Amino acid sequence: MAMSDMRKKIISATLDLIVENGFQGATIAMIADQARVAVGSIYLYFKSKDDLICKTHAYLEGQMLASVMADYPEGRPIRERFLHVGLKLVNYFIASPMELLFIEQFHNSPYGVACRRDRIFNKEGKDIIRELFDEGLQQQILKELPQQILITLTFGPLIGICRNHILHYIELDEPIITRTIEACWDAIRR
Amino acid sequence: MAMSDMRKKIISATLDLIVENGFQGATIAMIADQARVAVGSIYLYFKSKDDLICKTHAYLEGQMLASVMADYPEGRPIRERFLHVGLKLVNYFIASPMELLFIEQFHNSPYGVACRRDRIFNKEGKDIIRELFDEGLQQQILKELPQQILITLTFGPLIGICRNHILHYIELDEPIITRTIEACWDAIRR
Amino acid sequence: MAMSDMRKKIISATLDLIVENGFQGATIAMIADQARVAVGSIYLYFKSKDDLICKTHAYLEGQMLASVMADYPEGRPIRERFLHVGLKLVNYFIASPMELLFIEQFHNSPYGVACRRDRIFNKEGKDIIRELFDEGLQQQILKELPQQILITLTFGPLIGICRNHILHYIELDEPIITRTIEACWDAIRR
Amino acid sequence: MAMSDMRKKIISATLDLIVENGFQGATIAMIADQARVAVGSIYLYFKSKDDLICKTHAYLEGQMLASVMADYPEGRPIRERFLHVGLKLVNYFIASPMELLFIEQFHNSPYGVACRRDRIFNKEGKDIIRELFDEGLQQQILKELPQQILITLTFGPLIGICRNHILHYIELDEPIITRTIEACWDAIRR
DNA sequence: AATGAATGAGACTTCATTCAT
DNA sequence: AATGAATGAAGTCTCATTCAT
Repeated sequence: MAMSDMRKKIISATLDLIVENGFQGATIAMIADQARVAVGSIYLYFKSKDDLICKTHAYLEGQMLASVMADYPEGRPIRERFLHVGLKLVNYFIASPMELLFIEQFHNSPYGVACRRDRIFNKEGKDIIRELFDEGLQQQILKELPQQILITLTFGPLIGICRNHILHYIELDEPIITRTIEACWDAIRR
Repeated sequence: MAMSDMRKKIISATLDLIVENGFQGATIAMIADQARVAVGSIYLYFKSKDDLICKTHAYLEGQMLASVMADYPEGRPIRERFLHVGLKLVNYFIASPMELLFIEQFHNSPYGVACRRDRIFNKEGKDIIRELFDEGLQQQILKELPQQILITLTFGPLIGICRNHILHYIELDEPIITRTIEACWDAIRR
Repeated sequence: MAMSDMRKKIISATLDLIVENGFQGATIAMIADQARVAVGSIYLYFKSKDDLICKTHAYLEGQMLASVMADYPEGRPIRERFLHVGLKLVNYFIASPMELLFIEQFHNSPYGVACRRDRIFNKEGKDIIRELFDEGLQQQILKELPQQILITLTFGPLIGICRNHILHYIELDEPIITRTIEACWDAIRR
Repeated sequence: MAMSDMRKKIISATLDLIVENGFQGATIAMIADQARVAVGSIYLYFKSKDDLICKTHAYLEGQMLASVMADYPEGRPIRERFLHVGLKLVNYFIASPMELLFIEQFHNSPYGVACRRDRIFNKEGKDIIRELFDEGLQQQILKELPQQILITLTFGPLIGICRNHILHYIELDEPIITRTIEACWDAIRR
């Protein structure tokens, strides 16, 4: 788990530069430079530039999932649990704008093809989100739509407003966030 | 407006190859090859590769908007107009999967930075969508949320399900599409 | 057959520089420079540096075989035919020292592994040399040794003296060459 | 003279890997790995990769000469002494195929330029071979050809058949070896 | 003496762009 | 207007060498 200092420096530089310049625009030389590491050293930790990008993505997604899943209110009503996850997600991405931009760019590029999934949320043994929606469907609290669509109807817009906030198309604040998450709930609740 | 045959061939090849290989993976040589045009000819119509990509994007977005806005039921109730646009949008992208993938990839890349906006829908002098939401807000039919957020809550998921359909994560059909659009309406209606 | 001017310039530069610096020492940049051609142009004619080296070798061997096989005295006694080929070979390599050094270096390197053979002489449908030795064996003019060994006993030393001459270890002249070829004949004749 | 264990391990690994991969293909990392030694340790014993290769060559040639010169039948007739050396040489290289391939590759590469000589046999204070041929020339047993050519006519083919045997182009056995060495004698005897 | 992580110069190769035809 | 051979800057990756431990 403990990642070497070098790996961290390289991944961090990769994140910054790819968000700013894209996958092709961020060259290995630039990344090495920003990480204050020799070009060759990058290849001690990553097999290739592609590998570096995929590993960076995996790392970021791991961080994000861990953050979102913390303090999950197990046992509470479905709506409450949903609102909790939504809020955590939005707060995480607002606090980590680079991470959001990287992940989105990754999933919409050929790099993301191999591991592309419903944006986020669907690996991890437990997969709390899917359980949540399953339960909601069984209890007839949610609309009868495929799980995948329920996810798209909720987390899609939440990520969307984060991006718009990050790109300064809108300015989010607490009440707007809350009301938007509730609007997402309205979209899927019966 | 009438675009020369050559331009069209080049743009079409660009669309195909960039969707399949990404911006860097699609080379000018490949595009020329697929368009059955000489490499040099591309530079008669486009200043550079970047220009080609941006022009391709502009062209595709124009096509899409024209298609979505056709038969707009001016004068009908807000909900009906909203459902109409949503359905048109989904039908267009399901029929034009490449176009969707290109536009999404474009907006999530540094190419899209210059002209990035709330995904789509916000230029065009008239901008029917904004008018629609404005009206809904005035008549207190819609939730009091910034227009930008209303757009994100509705068109975001609609594009999302199209992509999931195109990538075979889900299988859309008429009733599911209709119900999903209605769910989007539920998200924003008061 | 007619080889483009560019190909010829590149192959010629490759020959010179590899003889002088070895396979690794001769860089593509150096070759392009010496050929007065852009680096990228080399890749229009050769798939890779390896391809360039192999094609250069094939070209040189073709030249050499053509030269050696010219004026072959078909129908004359075996000894005469043998002496003819030997003399042609020695004369060719003395006149083309680079070619000899390249071919030798090639055959003794991993590059030559794929197409390595008894140094030279064994492709080409007809293969006059093998016929010559076959005939000599049948007529009991030659020692009963495997053909391969007969070749090694004769052409090996001939190439050897050429190399020694080229490297200035010895100084060949007409009579010495003739007597050496006759010595080779003595090695294999019964 | 006693070579440290480390030196021996490194030289042995160098031999193996260069025969298999060539001078450029065998990297210091690979050599260190195969020798079960740290990369840095190699530089304690050899100034550079070039130095390592040259020292390896010198070591191998020393081994070979020692082996060939053992039991030299001083005082016996020239022909007998010649046959003795030829047989020793062939037997040594058949038993040490890697050594042969390394030495040949070395002499045909720019590495061998600095210390290149008539293949082998010409340093060593006494130089038994040269004495042998000198004597043969004086006694008019051998053809009147430069010593260098006599060497090329004899040891050239002998090394040649060893290589062909090692590369499986021919299969040598005792009688064929003997007859080939005798054929070499025929080449040079008057 | 021995190690191996770190270095960075330099190699091969690609590809957007040009220009003579 | 159309072509595509030629260009060379710039990118990725390798690997001989160093040096702190």
